[in-house]
Amino acid sequence: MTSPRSEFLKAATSRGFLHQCTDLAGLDELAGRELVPAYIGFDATADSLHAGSLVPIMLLRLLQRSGHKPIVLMGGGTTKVGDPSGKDEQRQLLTDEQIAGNIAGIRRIFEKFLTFGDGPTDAVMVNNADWLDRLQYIPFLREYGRHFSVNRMLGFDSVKLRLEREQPLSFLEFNYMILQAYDFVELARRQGCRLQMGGSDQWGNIVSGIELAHKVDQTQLYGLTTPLLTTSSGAKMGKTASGAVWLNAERLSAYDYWQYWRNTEDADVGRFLRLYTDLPLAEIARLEALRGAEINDAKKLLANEATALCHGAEAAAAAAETARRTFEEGRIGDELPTVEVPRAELATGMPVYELMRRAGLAASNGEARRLIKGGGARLNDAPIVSETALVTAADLNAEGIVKLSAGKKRHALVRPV
RNA sequence: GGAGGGAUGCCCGAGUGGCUAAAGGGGACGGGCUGUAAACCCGUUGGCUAUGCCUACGUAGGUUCGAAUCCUACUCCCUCCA
Repeated sequence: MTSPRSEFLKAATSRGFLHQCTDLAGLDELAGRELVPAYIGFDATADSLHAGSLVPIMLLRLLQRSGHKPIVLMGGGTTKVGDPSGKDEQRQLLTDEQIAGNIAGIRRIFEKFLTFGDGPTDAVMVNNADWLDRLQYIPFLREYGRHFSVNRMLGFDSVKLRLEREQPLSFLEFNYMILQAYDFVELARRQGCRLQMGGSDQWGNIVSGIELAHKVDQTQLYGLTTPLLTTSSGAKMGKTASGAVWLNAERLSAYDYWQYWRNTEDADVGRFLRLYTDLPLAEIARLEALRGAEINDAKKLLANEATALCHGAEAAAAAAETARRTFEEGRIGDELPTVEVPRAELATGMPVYELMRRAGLAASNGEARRLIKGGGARLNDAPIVSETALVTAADLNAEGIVKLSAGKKRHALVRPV
């Protein structure tokens, strides 16, 4: 088809969100004509989302900015079943209380990215437990189950891959697809939802929902998927050394979040700016054309923008300032992780490895010692030579604190109390 | 129900009585080169109150001076047959 004309699809396409669409022309026509309520589903398996979910989140944001209505579907019901996509192992089952807590945590994240309310383009959050919990087995099977062909379901990647790898797939998980399909039907009925979006691994589930709605309600729904992102060197998005790149400050500080984006590979800067910031495309084109060390400016902007969206402009500025002082001036930034140590313990002298462990720079004393032995540990920017060196009150700097470093990027402050 | 195969460190995977905290690879971390990038090269990669001690090869016992390796039972997975 020719390039999209609706504002939403134009932006989604040019910013790199579009992977597949069930009917691009039809959806373009619809989005150009009327306000489209669209949803993305999120599992409630943790009390936060991580950077891997950021593409769908930003897509909902883009949808809202384009004048449509985002629906955030929390999988309070489906989380009890477990999505088999992309996993070899059955997910551990959560209790209702855990799920409710997780949904509350996730809502706080969405409130940063979307405007919620009662207006026509205000975002709403719904929970599929509201309808799934009440389903009656036999009536559901008779009304909806008869529309699903097991033969076809076996062919969907989520199921097929698991079977091909000879991994077990329980009947419970096998039902996930059916429930997600039914979600779409329910949202179409309840919210007038016309479009489901999601990662490319959701394609089969999305198509199932569209087909089901067509069969039971004769409605025309649309589906759209986003590409599965990896970094240019092939790593999965949203993972770092210390684990996932969480979107809430309790699990990952704004400073570490800022650093995650600051360390983007050169080759990814343009792509990430388009996906993870609201910057105009023209400016992004200019930024990604920067070469050599200059592209660091683009990375800082990416980090600032992405952090501001997730943690607020103030936190982003503080993180940027700490990074500037720490890396560009070799000084100490306020936002560096800090551990407090009783003065009494310092008075007698404490092994550096012990302090490094407490500061989170090493997972165990042994790891800290290896780090020292390998020449990667520094105390107040001076290399630590002895594995058993002690830190005492004499090591406090003018500001009364001690700076510990593991490698060039990971720093922590020790503050006596 | 029957016959066979398998379970090893974060992951994959070698190892069939001592030289094994356990090859190799991946990942991760550190060093070098740089630009807080990638690629590449080098090193490290169970824990501890640390020239020693403890824990570890699905689980529980046993044989042995000594077991990831042999024996017994159990659990789980896979393949084939019924």
